[in-house]
Amino acid sequence: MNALGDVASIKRPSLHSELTDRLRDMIVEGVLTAGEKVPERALCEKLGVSRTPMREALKVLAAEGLLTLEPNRGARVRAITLEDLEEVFPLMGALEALAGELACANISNAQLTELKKAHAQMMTHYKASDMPGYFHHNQRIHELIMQAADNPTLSSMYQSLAVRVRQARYLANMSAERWQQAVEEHEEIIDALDKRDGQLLGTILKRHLMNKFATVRQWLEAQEPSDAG
Amino acid sequence: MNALGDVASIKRPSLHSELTDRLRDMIVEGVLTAGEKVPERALCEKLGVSRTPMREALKVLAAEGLLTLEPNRGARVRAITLEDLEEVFPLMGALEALAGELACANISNAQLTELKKAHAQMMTHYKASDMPGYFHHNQRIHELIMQAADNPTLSSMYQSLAVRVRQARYLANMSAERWQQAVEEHEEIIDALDKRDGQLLGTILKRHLMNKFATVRQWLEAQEPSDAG
DNA sequence: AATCTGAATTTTGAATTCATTATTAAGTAA
DNA sequence: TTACTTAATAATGAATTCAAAATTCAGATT
Repeated sequence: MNALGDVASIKRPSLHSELTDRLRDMIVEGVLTAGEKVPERALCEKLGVSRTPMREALKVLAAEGLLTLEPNRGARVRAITLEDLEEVFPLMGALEALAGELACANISNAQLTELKKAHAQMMTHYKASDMPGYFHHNQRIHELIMQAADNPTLSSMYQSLAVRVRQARYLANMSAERWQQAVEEHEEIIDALDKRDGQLLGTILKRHLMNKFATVRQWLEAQEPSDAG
Repeated sequence: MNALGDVASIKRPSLHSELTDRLRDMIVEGVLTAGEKVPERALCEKLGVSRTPMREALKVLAAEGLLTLEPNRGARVRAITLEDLEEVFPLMGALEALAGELACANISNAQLTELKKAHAQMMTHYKASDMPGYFHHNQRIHELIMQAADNPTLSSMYQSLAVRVRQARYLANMSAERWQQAVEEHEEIIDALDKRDGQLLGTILKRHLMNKFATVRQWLEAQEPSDAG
């Protein structure tokens, strides 16, 4: 027995897991743009690692759906298409609805208080027409709901979907009307949580997301005008 | 332009992807049992590959949640606990419900016919008290619904969850009463599909799965009697 | 000039090698 | 005998090396 207390062990995440996170960020942030080929060696040099951990990371990201691997032809950043969004949004809706139900069943008063605080802060940014600030607290609210749902598997699945559409979500600017609608939906969300009405919250969250989808869809259709030949 | 028609290109899947599938099967089939350490080198020798592709496969399976990686301590087959099931089943329920809704919206007459055929075959095995045969067609029905939903992302997410609980699902034997109940639920499923009532089908599928969960839970609780200290 | 062929280069796939960390075993002291 | 220390062994993490496939580029032919 030594004299040290319960000291936190030195966490040294393996190189490949750090790389995975790093690359995921690079994709989400658009450093690696959609459709672009990922040159292994160049990336390795830039990040100062060898190809072994790099390739491990690429495999994982491909499994997550962020990359596609073409045998003997390397990795490519998966471009988000309208079809992808049509697959992903209903799924996210189902997961958010479930999160809402579980959150209502499990949420503590402290967590609810925190949620209300985040909501109030978000409203401040809304009134100041500060879109980035609004987005930040918006995201935090949804994270808190997911946290209250207390289901790590659900959370990580949701996260992996969210990553895939994040770019599109941020790039698609909301109209004033849409923004107001979103805010109203958020007030409904808080109300439902207050009442611990899981069914209701689930329905609202699903609708909330589908409205977001409509916005993103419009934006995407404007971006890539009809590939139909 | 050459004289050859649209010949299918020779597909040569990379070693690591074959390995990933192979290892996944080994875990599902119980060749690698839960909680067991995965000795890299021994596995490599047994399968005749080097450590590089093996490690890539392990990373992917860890990302899927089938393995846990302990830094510098290798991989371990993730043991299914009651807590895991309590996380996974509601999730699967939400995904199946969504699949049901989408299937009702998209299913073709041909697909519906095939589903009814599978249902009839399943019933034959039920009446013959042939549990493996029943299971086989049961699984096929759920696959056909997922297929009719026509959402690859949903399908692959569902699959990765199903893999994690497959062992438990098969090992947990149904009582005669539970079996009869399951069969009745399946008739409701076909009815709902026939009516293209997505809401109803979603509800039934969710309930169906939660009943399955109750069976599995009983079995698991019998297996690992109270770890509470 | 344009297209096709084939060699040179580059890039990816996989095995091997080296370094570091964990585990085991042996030896010593209490 | 038991517990602790330290050396030996084995396993994992990561870089390097080798092999195979794809791409590029130069030259030849029409």
